[in-house]
Amino acid sequence: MSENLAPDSSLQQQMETFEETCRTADLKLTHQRLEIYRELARATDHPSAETLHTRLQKSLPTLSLDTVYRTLATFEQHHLVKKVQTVDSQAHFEAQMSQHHHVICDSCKEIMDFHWNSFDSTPLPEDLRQWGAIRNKNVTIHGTCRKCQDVKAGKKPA
Amino acid sequence: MSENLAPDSSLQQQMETFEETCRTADLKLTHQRLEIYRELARATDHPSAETLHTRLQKSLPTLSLDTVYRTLATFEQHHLVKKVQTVDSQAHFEAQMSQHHHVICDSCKEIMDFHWNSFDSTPLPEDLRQWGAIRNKNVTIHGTCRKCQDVKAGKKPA
DNA sequence: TTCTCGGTAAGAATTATTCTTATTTGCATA
DNA sequence: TATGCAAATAAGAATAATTCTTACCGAGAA
Repeated sequence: MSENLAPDSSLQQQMETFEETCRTADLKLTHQRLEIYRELARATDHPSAETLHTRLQKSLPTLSLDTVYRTLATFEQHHLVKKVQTVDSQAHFEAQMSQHHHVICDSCKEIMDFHWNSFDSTPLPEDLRQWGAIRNKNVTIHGTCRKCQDVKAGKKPA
Repeated sequence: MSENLAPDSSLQQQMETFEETCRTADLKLTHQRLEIYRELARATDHPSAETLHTRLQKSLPTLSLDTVYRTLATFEQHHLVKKVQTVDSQAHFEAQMSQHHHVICDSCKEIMDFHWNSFDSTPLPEDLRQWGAIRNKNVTIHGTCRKCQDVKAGKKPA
C-alpha cells in the first residue's frame, strides 16, 4: 500500500493543473472529481475503475462505481487521464500524460512506465508517412518481471 | 468484402502449419476450428469474435458465438492467434504471428499492420534489462488515417 | 464399425460498463 | 448570505461482451 505512490511535491503541482484545466473546460470541481483524480495521480500502478473505487471507499464511502467510470470518461475526453491499452477485460487508467511507454508482466499483470527518449525521437518508417496524420507512437513490452521469475524459480522474496 | 484478404498462396501454407500444430498439440481438427482459423487467416482487418461469427454464418450456419470465443481462446493458448491490444470493449484477433506492429485510426478504428525492422533490432534502454525476462516489444501508433482525414475535409472518396 | 473423450450448441450466468431517474450540489447571481 | 439552475451524483436497472453448464455429437483410435 505504501508502494505505488508518486512523490508528493509533484502531486501538489498536478492537482493545480487539474483544477485549472477543469475551470477552463467548465467542469465543476466536485469533491468526487478531485478525489478520483488525486487517487489516480498518486497511483503508479495503472488501476482499473473498480480498484480506484475500492481505494476511495475510505474517503468517499458513498461514491458509486458508476461515478468513477463516468468521471474517468469525462477526464479522458479532456485529456486529463488516459486509458491504457491492454488485453484485460477491465480497463486500466493513468493520469501520467507525458510521453512514456509500458512494460507489462504477463504473469502478475503489473504495468510499469518507462522512458525511451532515443525511440521517441526516431522517425517512423517511410511507408507510414502516407498512412495519415500520426498522433503518437508507443512501445509496449511484454514479459515476466523479476519478482515473478523468482517465484517460479522457487526463491523467497527479499 | 474483397478487401481485407491475404494472398491465397500463403494461406494454403498457413493452413498446413495450423493443422500440423493442432495434431502435435492433440487438438482435434474439427470443421469449426478449421473454418474459424481459415477465416481469421484470410482477414487482414483484425476482426472481433462477433465479426468472425457473422462472416462464418454462410459456411457454418449453426456455429455458436461461444464456440468462436472458446476456439479463439484455445488457439491463443497454443500461440496460433494473438489478441490485439486496444482500448475497445470488444477484443480483436489476428492469425499473423510474425513480428509486426499496429497503426490504429482513432476515427474509424481500423487496425493496420506494418513492419519496422530497424526498430525490431534496436536494443532496449539499459534500465529495462533488469526488469525481468522480455518476451516481445511492439509499437502501436495512433492517429487518423488518410480516408478519415479526407472525410473530415469534405472530400469525396476516390 | 464401435468406443471414448474432447468439442459443440443453446441458453443461462457472469463481468464490465453504461443508462435512467430522482436527488443533490457547485457556483453564478441577486 | 439566499436563490436558482444546470451539471453532477447515487442507486438500481439495463446492456454488452464474454464465459459457464449441460446434454448431445463427432473425430479419430482400436
